[in-house]
Amino acid sequence: MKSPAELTDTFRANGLKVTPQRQLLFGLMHGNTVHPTAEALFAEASARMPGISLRTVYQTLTDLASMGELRLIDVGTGATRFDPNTDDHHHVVCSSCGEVRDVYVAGSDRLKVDGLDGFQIEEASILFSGTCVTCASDTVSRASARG
Amino acid sequence: MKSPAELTDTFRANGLKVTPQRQLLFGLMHGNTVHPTAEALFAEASARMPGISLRTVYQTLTDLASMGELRLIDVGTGATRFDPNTDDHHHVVCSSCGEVRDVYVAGSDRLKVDGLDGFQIEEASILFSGTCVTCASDTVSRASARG
DNA sequence: TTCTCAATCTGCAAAGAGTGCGAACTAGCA
DNA sequence: TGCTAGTTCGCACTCTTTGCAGATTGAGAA
Ligand SMILES: [Mn+2]
Ligand SMILES: [Mn+2]
Ligand SMILES: [Zn+2]
Ligand SMILES: [Zn+2]
Repeated sequence: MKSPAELTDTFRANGLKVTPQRQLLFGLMHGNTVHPTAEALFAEASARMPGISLRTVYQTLTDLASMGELRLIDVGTGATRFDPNTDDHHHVVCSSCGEVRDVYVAGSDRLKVDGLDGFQIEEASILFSGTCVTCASDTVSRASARG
Repeated sequence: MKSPAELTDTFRANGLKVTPQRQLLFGLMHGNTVHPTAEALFAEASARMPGISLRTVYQTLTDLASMGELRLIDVGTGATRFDPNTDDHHHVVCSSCGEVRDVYVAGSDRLKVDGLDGFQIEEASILFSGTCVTCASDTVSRASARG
């Protein structure tokens, strides 16, 4: 995703207005690596700008996505995650707490794939799922406490 | 997924009853390769057994899934897909019509993956998306019609 | 600076996909 | 044939996201 300053120019250049709400969200998303949900961003945004609406958060986020500045990610935890990292990358999600992290995969060009005949492929995404360090140690703690 | 006859035994052996609703769903899912949604199955089931409830379809499907007989798949089209194919396989979804097909991938063990440190991985799924033959030719047809 | 109006924001209703609950029903065993 | 634990069904409700419309405002024009 471009920087807030660059986005400001891009928006104006496209006849879109640069509102305080948008600027706030530009800032909250820039460099954000946690893959937040709309609700999570709404909570952060509300802290800095009481009164901002969840509707506007969704609006701005989907606008940025359709401009190619954000990626919408579905890791199967219910709500869509928003990602300012537009590199070619994949994800890993903790099935316990829902944490999402970036995963870079090399060598996927050498995979032997069977079943794509007839399809004109646009993209391939790999989703890893498992338990993050925090949740793994929590489990250990509870086990110790019990036994 | 086991055959309807085998499932009947398995269910009884586990103290679960074999109802007409369950038998119908065993039959509808056995060998089913379309990755249907609960609503789609409900429609098929209703045709054969008027009065069956969507609630029961969901119930039976999730029961089968927790017994490991069915896989729940999220291809990002909104509703969960149900898959009786428990082989280790992946999927491709048509971004236009939502059709889902099986994809077998070999060589994934040789991928170079970076970013999984700390995670205890339980599974990795690859989702391809693109345009299926039907939707591709539809697009061509419309283009021709226009000029 | 003030004017003007398209673009934006907000609140609320509503849609899509499931899930929790409890009353009525029934498969399977004695 | 009866009993009862397991099921089914309908309905209310949650969660996530979108549609709508009236009130508000950014930013170029004058
Ligand atoms: Mn990412
Ligand atoms: Mn499949
Ligand atoms: Zn975790
Ligand atoms: Zn298609």
